[in-house]
Amino acid sequence: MALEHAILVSLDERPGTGYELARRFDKSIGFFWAATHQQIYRTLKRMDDLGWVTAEEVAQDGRPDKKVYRVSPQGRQELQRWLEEAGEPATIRHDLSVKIRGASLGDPGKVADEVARHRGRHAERLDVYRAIEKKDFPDPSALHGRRLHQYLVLRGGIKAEEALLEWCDEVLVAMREDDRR
Amino acid sequence: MALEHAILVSLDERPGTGYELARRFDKSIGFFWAATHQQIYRTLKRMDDLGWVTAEEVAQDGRPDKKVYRVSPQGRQELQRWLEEAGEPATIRHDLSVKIRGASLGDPGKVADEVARHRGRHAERLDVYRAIEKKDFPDPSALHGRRLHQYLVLRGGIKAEEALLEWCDEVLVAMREDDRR
DNA sequence: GGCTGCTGTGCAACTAGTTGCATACTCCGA
DNA sequence: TCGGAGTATGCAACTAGTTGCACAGCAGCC
Repeated sequence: MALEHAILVSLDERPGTGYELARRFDKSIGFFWAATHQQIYRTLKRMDDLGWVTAEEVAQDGRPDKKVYRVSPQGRQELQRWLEEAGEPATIRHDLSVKIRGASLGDPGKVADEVARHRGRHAERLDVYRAIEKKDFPDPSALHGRRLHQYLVLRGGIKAEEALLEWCDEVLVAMREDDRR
Repeated sequence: MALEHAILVSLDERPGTGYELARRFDKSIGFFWAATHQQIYRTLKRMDDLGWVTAEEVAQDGRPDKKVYRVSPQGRQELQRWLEEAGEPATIRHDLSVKIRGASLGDPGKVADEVARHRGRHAERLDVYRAIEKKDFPDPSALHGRRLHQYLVLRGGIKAEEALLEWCDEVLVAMREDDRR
């Protein structure tokens, strides 16, 4: 149930509308927790019912009316409860690994092409992360509190993408060589 | 829809019962594609309806009767189609990253404890993978085809766990120091 | 006026994952 | 005989993710 908590974290930093949240989940938060606008609205409704957020109708000029959500004291409480709750790493379901595992049941060369495509995507994403790191965190040793935490999450993304890149390279080399025998 | 394909890969290697598959998904395949027995039976039923597998009732001595599933020619075809289909890396939903991102809204020390717990789990898993690597693949350069593919999937697991360990260490060091100021 | 794009809010249908529950057969040990 | 464990097969209810669809307000442009 971490979407609720991801929403609480985001709203606590900055109150906003469902639409804004969807935008945030398309970008920054979306790097480590993805969510669609349909999901977000559904979840906001449930959170409102639970009293974790408050909703305020706001009329706008030149734009449609909007509903601004804020974290309630109860929501803050729930977030703190969750932060202290012991969790476990999630189980893995990795498409590409299934394809590599079954490559000999099809054309291994085609699977290698797929690995190369994924590698391209991961390389792109790593570039994005590194650009953000450089632009937003030029001096990591000067970071504290929330900014430090932000940086550390980004570091996780970078490390994950680096590992995937290395793996893809290892797979490509091995499969190309195997294909040559 | 990769559970169907993971099941096809597994059954193609070795026909088996729903129960056996559940055992395999608890162990070997489960490292890169997890599935419960409820899910597996539900999915097998659907695959049977689609004609991707055939089911043969087998009476046993000293055990209950069982239903052995095999990949059908259609199933083989579907698997090959899927192997050639272009896919994309899955979107990420990483609990621990949300917790780290929101650590300052609770007790960062408690979140650091959570990171340490996760680190422990990842270290355990890395040990398991390394033991398998050593025992099952003592000479990787001698591997071909299916065995090579198996090894490469394992390598992916190892690299992922290594990256997560390094990241957890980086997070723990940074948060402990931040906590000291 | 109509279309497009941006802002803004949803409902609906379906699938996949999770958890609980259940039944049956067989063997073995207390 | 009964209970527990292992083998074997499911159904059910609920939640979370995915995709499609829809409507509304407003501004700008052809």
